Amino acid sequence: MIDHSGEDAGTGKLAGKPPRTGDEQLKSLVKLVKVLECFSLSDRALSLAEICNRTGFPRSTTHRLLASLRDVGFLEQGKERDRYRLGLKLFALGNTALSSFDIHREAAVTVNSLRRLAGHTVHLAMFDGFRAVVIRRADPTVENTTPSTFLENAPAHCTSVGKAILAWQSEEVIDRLIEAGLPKFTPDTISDPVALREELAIIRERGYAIDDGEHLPGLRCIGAPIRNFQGQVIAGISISGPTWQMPKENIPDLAKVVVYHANQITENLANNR
Amino acid sequence: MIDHSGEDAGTGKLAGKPPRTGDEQLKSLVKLVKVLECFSLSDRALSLAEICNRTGFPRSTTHRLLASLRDVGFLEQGKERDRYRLGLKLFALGNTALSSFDIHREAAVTVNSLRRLAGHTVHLAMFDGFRAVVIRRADPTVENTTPSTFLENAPAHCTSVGKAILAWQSEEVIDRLIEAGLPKFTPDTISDPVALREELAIIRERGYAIDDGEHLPGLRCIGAPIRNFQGQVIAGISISGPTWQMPKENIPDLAKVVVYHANQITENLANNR
DNA sequence: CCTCCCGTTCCGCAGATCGGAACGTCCTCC
DNA sequence: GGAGGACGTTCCGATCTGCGGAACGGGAGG
Repeated sequence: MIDHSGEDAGTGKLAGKPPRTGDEQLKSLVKLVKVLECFSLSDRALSLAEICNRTGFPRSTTHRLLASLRDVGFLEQGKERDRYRLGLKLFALGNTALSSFDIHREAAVTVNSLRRLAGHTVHLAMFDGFRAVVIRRADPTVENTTPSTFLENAPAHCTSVGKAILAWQSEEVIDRLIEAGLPKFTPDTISDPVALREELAIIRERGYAIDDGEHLPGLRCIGAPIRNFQGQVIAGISISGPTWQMPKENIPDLAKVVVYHANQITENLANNR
Repeated sequence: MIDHSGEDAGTGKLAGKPPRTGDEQLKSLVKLVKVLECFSLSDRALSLAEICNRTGFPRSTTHRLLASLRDVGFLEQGKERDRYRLGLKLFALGNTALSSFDIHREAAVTVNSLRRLAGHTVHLAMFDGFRAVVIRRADPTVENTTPSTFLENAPAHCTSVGKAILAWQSEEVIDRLIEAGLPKFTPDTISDPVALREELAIIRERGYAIDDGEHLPGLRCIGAPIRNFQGQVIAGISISGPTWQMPKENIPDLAKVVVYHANQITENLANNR
């Protein structure tokens, strides 16, 4: 049988609505993820009601989802009737995930080399379609290693790694990101779609991205793209420091160093696969 | 307080058969987690068939689970017909989880202080019921920071943090862990349940745990327990180094330092909540 | 004491999820 | 070069899971 039965051909037919999407299948998983995504650095502990509000799910449904997530260790709950937090198992899995990224290993040496050569904080980040997720970081001084140890994921439109990655993404990806909104973090954040596209064009031409206080005032960063073995830009590396430690006239030279190291990682990735 | 109404009493009412478990509810989530848990540091990329074998799920079911996990970003797939790996979103969530643990923040200073004072590598780990999940690490030298940067989760029965935590868990937890098996990593690994229970008794008496090459030959560690604000041991901290850098006669003195720092973290946790 | 809000539990219906079976493809082995 | 096998993918109907409205219980506040 085979079926051409349904096919969507363009005729548009009956087909009431068979979500031809191909998108996702497990409805419940989508809900679960939506629940997990309510949590963030600023919302570390949420109550049932709060999660209901954010997800729009009915109370009993949410309660069941939460209970299930708790039972598998994805969430934790203080006491009986206490708010929920992300659980340890999630961290453990995330960590295994991290270690399974080739780039995390291949970039180790290069990241340190860049830190030493540039004398600034180094960030290595991957792109998840919307944000730049930092997967490695090196600070210029030892003591500096802990201040904000846990890695963060930064918006793509206002950081140097983010823009460096974004500049080489497909139109489709860029559109989707723009539609999701370009929140303003500082007066200098590029929140206009047109301006952002122009900026990305400049970055493509220039080969690297600059963030001049667009995410955090007074912080200047230089970022360059990293490609996987198929040539797609999937990550970026950057150096960042206070504006006064990174004068404008140094940028071209520093950028050369950053780009060089980014390319080195790209090559590592190509050679080892 | 609250009701003794039903509780377990022994009356045992009707209770026909409805799996009163209270365990988990979302069957699909349990399956999903089982799939995710197929991955580990050594199995970083798995094919559909491999996952079928490990989980025992039929092929079509597994395929659907994998596709769904991929669609939400919990898994990634190289090309079309390539093996699966844990995805970036999992890492991002795990990271948010990490940052939401009070202990991760409260222990930051103490961990560094211990590193400086003891001159050895420091591990801070939490307990997930079976393993000690390392959530923070500090190395004595700068350059040392990268060798095995990503944090690991270690078996509880053969590491100093693990044993330090395990010693103060309920019989129930210990039983469960023993039943899960005590794999032997080195000739010195304690894999006999009776011997392990004796060791734990010694640890309780002594106040700290020693791992003398039980996980990795030639590696010696000293670990002490950390309690949450309710007094439960939920984490541990340890120092570790090559046997020759940590002679037996130094152990008592070093242990005092470790225990002191562990207690300091315990107090931090109590004070800030 | 009454009220409101929140978390929890219950239960019957509906539709999501399951998995056997068939299909296509890429191997390897003969 | 053809047969056979291993693997991934798709389909579809029966079944059982997960849904969510409604009711319950308890705690805070008035």
